Amino acid sequence: MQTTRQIDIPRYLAEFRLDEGTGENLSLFGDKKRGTEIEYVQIDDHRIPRYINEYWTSGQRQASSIHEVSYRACFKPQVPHFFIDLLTQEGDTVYDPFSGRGTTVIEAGRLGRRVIANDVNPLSEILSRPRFFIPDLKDVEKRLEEIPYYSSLRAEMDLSMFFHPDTESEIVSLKNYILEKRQSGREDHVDSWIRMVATNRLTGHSPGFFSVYTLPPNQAVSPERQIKINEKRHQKPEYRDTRKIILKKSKSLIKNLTRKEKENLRKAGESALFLTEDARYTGRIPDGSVQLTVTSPPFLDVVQYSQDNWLRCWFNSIDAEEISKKITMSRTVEEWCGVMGDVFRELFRITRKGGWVAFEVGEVRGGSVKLDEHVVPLGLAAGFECEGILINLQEFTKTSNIWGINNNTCGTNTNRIVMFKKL
DNA sequence: CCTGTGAGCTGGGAATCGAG
DNA sequence: CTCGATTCCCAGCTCACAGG
Repeated sequence: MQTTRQIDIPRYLAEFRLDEGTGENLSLFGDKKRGTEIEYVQIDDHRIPRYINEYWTSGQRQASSIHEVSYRACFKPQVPHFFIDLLTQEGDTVYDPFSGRGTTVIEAGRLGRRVIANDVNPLSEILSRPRFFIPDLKDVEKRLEEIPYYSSLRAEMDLSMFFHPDTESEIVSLKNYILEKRQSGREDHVDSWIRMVATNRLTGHSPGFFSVYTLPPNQAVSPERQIKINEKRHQKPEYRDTRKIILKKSKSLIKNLTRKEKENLRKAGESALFLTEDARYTGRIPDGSVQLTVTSPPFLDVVQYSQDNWLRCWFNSIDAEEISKKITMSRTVEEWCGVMGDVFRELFRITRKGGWVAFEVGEVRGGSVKLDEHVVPLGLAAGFECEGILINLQEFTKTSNIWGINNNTCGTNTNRIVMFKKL
């Protein structure tokens, strides 16, 4: 494998060069001092360039406030932003087949693109869709006052390790209200917004959440674990005013959205397609309709998404067990490639001529599995051209010491994005 | 003995932002 | 500037066991 510097970069990737040019891309991404390094990987009879630099760092993580909902394993908004900006124009359609909390489509909508989102877990739409229709805070406040609260209500399972009884009754009242509105078809944007915010305020480790101190909201805590945490910290759940918390978070979510961005989001939301399908079979998406796909699939079987979201699923009356049966969890790389090969065939069908796929994978199993190299042949087999692999190298400042994990030893320490083009 | 598999186990703190 | 709230900060690790 040879390594060269600053040569032979395709024009459309020119912005990745950090020693030249100006504009938003350069100010937002990349380390100018580091410079872009290029190496070539031989995959079958293809010589694929890898562009290596620090395109986005922890210091650059600040993005639009509208993204700030917690969800396990989602990429920074700067990742889709970069590709949307570079490879699409206003009005183009941007798609994410593994949409999760909706980072790609929200960012695309904010930037005036049309969007299609898919995720097998219905929680994804619940968290994404409401953020296309930004409500007036006064309406949120008014609605919160109108929702009936019954102090005697309790969850059907024991949640006393997380919530004060009065908080729990508020949560269950809200859960019941939303379910009833939804089932009767009378749910509006304000209801959906409140549900989205509440889903994100269930547990966390600050007073801005409904629960007693748990772990941060992107980490699942089981009731049994929470009992131990409570013992260790000598804590018991205090009352939390759910209405106040929902209103406060609502305010913070929309705090730096401009009028234009709200308008863009609304327009994108109105024409948006939200699917809850297996990413291999998305027949409702027309042939050749997508200009750009930015996505990050599940990496093998490392994260148990439905289990991770057990409480959020409960709050939204979703059967987490049912979902977990539908989620494809590939244990081996071969099995994973089989599934993703089909996903790529579907992506090829829906991608417009001249359109792109930016397919992000991280390293798993201590870097022993280089998923990016496995992805290249899958895209090629589906009919795409592989235009290169972008590697975001980052000195992570990870702070999780839960298992004695040190920075840059475990977890995902690089973003590896494989770029495909449909000629 | 080596490798793959699946069940079971693990639980805080540093960095950053922004309100005051 | 200070201080408190908040943050896509672990896509994990270990070990027993089966089968080659």
